[in-house]
Amino acid sequence: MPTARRTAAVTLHDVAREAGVSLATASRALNGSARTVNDEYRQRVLAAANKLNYTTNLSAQAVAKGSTTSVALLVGDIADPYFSSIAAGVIKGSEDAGLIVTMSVTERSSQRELELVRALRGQRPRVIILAGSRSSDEEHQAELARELEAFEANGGRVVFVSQHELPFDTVRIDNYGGARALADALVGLGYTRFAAISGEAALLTATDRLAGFTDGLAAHGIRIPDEHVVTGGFTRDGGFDGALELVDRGLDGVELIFAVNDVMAIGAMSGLRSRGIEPGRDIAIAGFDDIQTVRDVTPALTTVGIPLFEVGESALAVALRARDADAERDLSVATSVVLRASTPGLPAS
Amino acid sequence: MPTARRTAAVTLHDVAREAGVSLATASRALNGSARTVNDEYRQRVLAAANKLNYTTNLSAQAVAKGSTTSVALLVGDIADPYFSSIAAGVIKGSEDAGLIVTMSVTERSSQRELELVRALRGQRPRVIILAGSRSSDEEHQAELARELEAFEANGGRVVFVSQHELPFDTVRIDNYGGARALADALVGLGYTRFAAISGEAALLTATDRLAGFTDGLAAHGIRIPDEHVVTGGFTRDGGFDGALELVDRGLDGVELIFAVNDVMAIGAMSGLRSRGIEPGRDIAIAGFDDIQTVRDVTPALTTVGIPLFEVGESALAVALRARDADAERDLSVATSVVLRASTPGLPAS
DNA sequence: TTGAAAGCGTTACCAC
DNA sequence: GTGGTAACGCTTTCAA
Repeated sequence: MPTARRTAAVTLHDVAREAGVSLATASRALNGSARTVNDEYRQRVLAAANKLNYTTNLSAQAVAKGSTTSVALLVGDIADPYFSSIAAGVIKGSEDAGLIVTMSVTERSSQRELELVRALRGQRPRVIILAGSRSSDEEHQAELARELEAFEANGGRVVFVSQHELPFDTVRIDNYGGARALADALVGLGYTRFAAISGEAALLTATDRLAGFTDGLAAHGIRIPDEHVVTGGFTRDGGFDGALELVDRGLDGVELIFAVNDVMAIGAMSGLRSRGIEPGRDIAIAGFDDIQTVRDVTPALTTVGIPLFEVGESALAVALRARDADAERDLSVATSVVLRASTPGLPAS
Repeated sequence: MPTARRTAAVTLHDVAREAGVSLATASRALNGSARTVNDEYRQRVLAAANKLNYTTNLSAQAVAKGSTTSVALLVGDIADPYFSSIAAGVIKGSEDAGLIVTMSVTERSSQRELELVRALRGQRPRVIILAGSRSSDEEHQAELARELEAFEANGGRVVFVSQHELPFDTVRIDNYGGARALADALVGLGYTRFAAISGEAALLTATDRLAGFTDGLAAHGIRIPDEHVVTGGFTRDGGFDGALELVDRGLDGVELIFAVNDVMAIGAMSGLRSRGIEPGRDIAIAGFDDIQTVRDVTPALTTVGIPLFEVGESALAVALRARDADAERDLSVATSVVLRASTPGLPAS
């Protein structure tokens, strides 16, 4: 049973005393870099630390060294597979580098994002990674940039995932190109009449994908009529509602619905079904991201793959690499079209 | 463009000087609790802090106060919706309480879990929340308990999610009861011949659920033959493979497959399909957890619902409540059977 | 209410 | 190599 009495945590001081060496030596033996300490002493210190169940006080260490071992990660919504996959990559990379990751969620609000970055600076993390920011909100962008610049000026590193409007390192996801390639492949399958479910206009990810898709179609002389483009939340429910709205507006002739991300596409499939329209048979559907579950929905979803886990790992790698003046600030990860049963080939007409 | 020159971070000292007050006053104005500082001074300090873009160095504050504002969360796999939903709850609760959450993943290894707890102690978090531990591995359990007790002895709080073998506060999920209720409901639907896909024997969550299920059936005089119980990883692929193995062993007569969690159940559905068996039509299937996506797979999955987000919030609430000697250490969250299309009612025979 | 100064647990510089 | 000791940035007595 855990002791009720609260004992003081054992400090390096205690360890040093126990081992019969100086504070300095104990410090060197436990955390000091090079082997500058006599092996016998080292052993004694290690033994004492172990005996006393000592653990370095990271805060104190941070104050003394002037730097921490933490990475701050900002995501829009951790329960969204897009973000949790990226987070998994960031965490993996961090643990390999001996870093601790702290995580906050912006709830996709740039207001909240700004507040969090401000608060996070107090943590003095080595790195701040912003995933799924990409708001085009002018006012907050400027404030955010100021905050982030101050952070970098003090030696911190900033990495964005996906966005490209602020002058910081970014792991860029080729949303435009991926969507464009998807459009191309779909036309190749014989589709000619499309509808789309997009996200709020302020979300760059959504607008880039939609732009890529429409441009891809345009290259084949195809246009999506305005009334066949709806906008909704970047979530499953957003997709569900978007599909309903599309149905209400009239889907006459539409052969395929493109949702700007998989979660929305999956929601859209359920939305269509709720109206008696069977995805993959009555209408084709495609998404973006290639999250795990798209393989298990019926029909399996056509989408654009992004190596999400690697994106997370790369973000950390970028942050940790030498801060080279003329290093390329952007790292691009490739996307790839994955055709599945939700977009069966159309018979040549 | 971010400055290349690295400037020293602004300290409380700078703020005090700028405001023309003492260090102590600046500290009190910025972080001190009660209003013990003259309003004019307070304003001046606030203005100075704002002007200099100051943020409190949390590490230094932690050293001085002897306590941090962080919560350490351990999960098995952040990309798993079960954990990410709980994490979302923990994060929400923490942010409301002004706490920062740091997150680590154990990869479902109790070895790794132990290492992480050791490392985490250095952080001196206010709280350590262990979600999805529940290993019955004797050796690690003892070591883990020792580590956690030391942590509590120094004033930290420990909360487990779901487990119940160690003497710490826990938000208990009624895995046994939920599975039992599920079995009951299924029998009520007319099912009599079952198979199950479980997790490794060391995973208490898996064994509890299986036990509840079999006991629930037993109450109706039904037994699952040993050859119809397979074991696999606690993941989508584990479910997929489990289904294949079941098929290979011979599914003759089996009407319903129970997978001990939704992710596995969804994998199992795909596994069955890959063998030409249509879930919901040729065979029924049920899972556990009621994660978001079970609504969107076809057929929608019958499962046992757990308020995952609330579980996360509760875990934090439990950790933050007064450390009352005779407070009930366990908080139980209810589960609820949710019948969906994957288990259609059977015609009375 | 305010300021001086003594910590908090580490690290790092500087002699020895 | 090793030990003393001044930082690190903050909070919190303790007097004034």
